[in-house]
Amino acid sequence: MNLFADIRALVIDCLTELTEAGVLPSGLAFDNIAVEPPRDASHGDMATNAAMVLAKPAGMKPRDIAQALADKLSGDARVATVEVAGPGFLNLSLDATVWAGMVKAALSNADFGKSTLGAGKKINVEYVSANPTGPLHVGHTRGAIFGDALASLLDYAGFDVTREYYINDGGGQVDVLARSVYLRYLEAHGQEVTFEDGTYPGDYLIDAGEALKAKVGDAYVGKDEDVWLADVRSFSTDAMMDLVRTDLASLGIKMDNFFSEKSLYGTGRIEEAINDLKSKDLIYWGSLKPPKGKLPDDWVAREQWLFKSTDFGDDEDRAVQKGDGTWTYFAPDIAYHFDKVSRGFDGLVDVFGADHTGYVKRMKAAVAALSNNTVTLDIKLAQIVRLFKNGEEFKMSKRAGTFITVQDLVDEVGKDVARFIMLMRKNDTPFDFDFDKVTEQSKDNPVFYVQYANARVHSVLRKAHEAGVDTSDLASADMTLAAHPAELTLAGKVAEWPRVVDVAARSNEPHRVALYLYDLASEVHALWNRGNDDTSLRFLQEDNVPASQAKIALIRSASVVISHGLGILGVTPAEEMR
RNA sequence: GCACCCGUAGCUCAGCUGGAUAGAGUACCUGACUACGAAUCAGGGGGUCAGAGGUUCGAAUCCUCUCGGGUGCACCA
Repeated sequence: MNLFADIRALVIDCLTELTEAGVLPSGLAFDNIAVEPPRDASHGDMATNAAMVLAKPAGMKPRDIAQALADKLSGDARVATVEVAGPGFLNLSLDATVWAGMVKAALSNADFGKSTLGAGKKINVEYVSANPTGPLHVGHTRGAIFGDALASLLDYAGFDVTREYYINDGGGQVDVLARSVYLRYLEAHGQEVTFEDGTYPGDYLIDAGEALKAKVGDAYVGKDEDVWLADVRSFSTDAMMDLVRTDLASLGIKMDNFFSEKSLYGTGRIEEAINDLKSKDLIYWGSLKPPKGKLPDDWVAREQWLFKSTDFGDDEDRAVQKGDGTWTYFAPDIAYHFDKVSRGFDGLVDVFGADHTGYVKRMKAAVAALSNNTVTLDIKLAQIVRLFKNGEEFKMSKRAGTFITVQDLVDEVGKDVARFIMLMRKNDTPFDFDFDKVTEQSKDNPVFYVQYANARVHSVLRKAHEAGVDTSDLASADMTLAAHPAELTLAGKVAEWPRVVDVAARSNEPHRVALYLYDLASEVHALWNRGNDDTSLRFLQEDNVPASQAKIALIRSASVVISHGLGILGVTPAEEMR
């Protein structure tokens, strides 16, 4: 169904025939041959670099190869014309029936664009994984939205995807959370409290304090920490995870699995993972060199258990156990990824915040070691989003209480806008998010641009219905009645969809889908406006039902693709904009 | 000091993993609503792709170095 892949296969077939005929020397590698949409429309529908790639290894002039290939290619029914251009490009234009076939495929096949790339392979996408110490704030949204769209994309590309959230409930900060909730609990009992020792003063814990009171009454009032800490900790993390789940839901995110870090402790699972590495001779007792540059004041040389991550491309070996004998944070991370590997995933994706850049190498090293290089781990970094309000950068601070929550964001701009804007950009480029512009709900919103294109198509469908034009079987329309160059341009854009899915999924880059949808919408709008000047390009042709059906089939195929694409991005494909 | 990410139009960002004359949006200028929805379209100006070398038929893209910005750098999660 991917036209570009089909034509590439055709090119390879022709080259193989040329090799068999002795025109080309045998043993040439065809891997680097590409068939792509040309940048310039005057260069036809597709271009291939085959002749230039093969010229050197074949010891021939590129244009000679190009000519021989051109002669072969022109024998195929799908190929209308072939031109040798520039240094040896082959520019192909395809027969109009090819485009008609793609339009019909989009209309009649609900799986148009779905790929077999994944072949049912199991992929685990871990994202968000924010500490369960409060509601999600805007800093989390980019990774959350990115990870979710990536998961959908991979699913669309034929992978068996699991969406997963790693709950960091094993470390010291959940103790801080528990103490903070305890203070709110005392407050609920009428006591004056002050938030010291780094405890969280945010209002969002008031409810948790009240809830704790409702649950245990005054049982913990005036008691020592060892009496209540464990219980309050689990009570608090549960409460925070409820908030997180609500926040995720408001962004349209539903996880398949929540994995608790705490579940790794005291169950032998960390030991199991570390022993696996030990058995591979990758854990040793030693000491690390002091960090270069400015030395921390309290640095002391120390012997500890180290993971030989330098064997897998890391810069330093990494400690798995602290000086006091307890595990470092890295140890449960290893165990967690060991668990993922054990669950039989063929590939893992971790979506990290930009502040975790430093852990990429060691995590990859760990997965490579644990899986004997059989499982790939791709780590995508969600870069910083700088917020602008009233023309000035808006700095968030938990302490000053000036942080914008996911809930604030969704209330202001809505889920669809938040998602689309974030997904327009590549995940690893920092970008500026102007709150005011997006809040205007007007021009500066690419989301509306895409949705509007879809709405316009549905408007035509409604008009067609009023005019008595049967649109129930558009796939059978006679597409020769919609073969104006401007119309074929749109058909060509629709035909690119499967390729976009393929490329985006291969590189784990859902933003390509968003950008493509914008382009596709642009073509829809352009063709629409052409109808203002040239009535023969209007979708509803008076007293000509077959022509109307063909033209409607064309734009309907575009809207079908828009729906699929927005579905992947988690954005609602509105049918009306009123 | 080391590692990773980044540097493309005034601004915000793409650039299909090495392809042809580097593109959108925004802003500025000009034009198109008696109209299938103008939240739209058509056109114009705007660039040393941070800089310098290198690899080759061909570089914004790959390699090296320099400059500039971000993030992270024993024991914290």
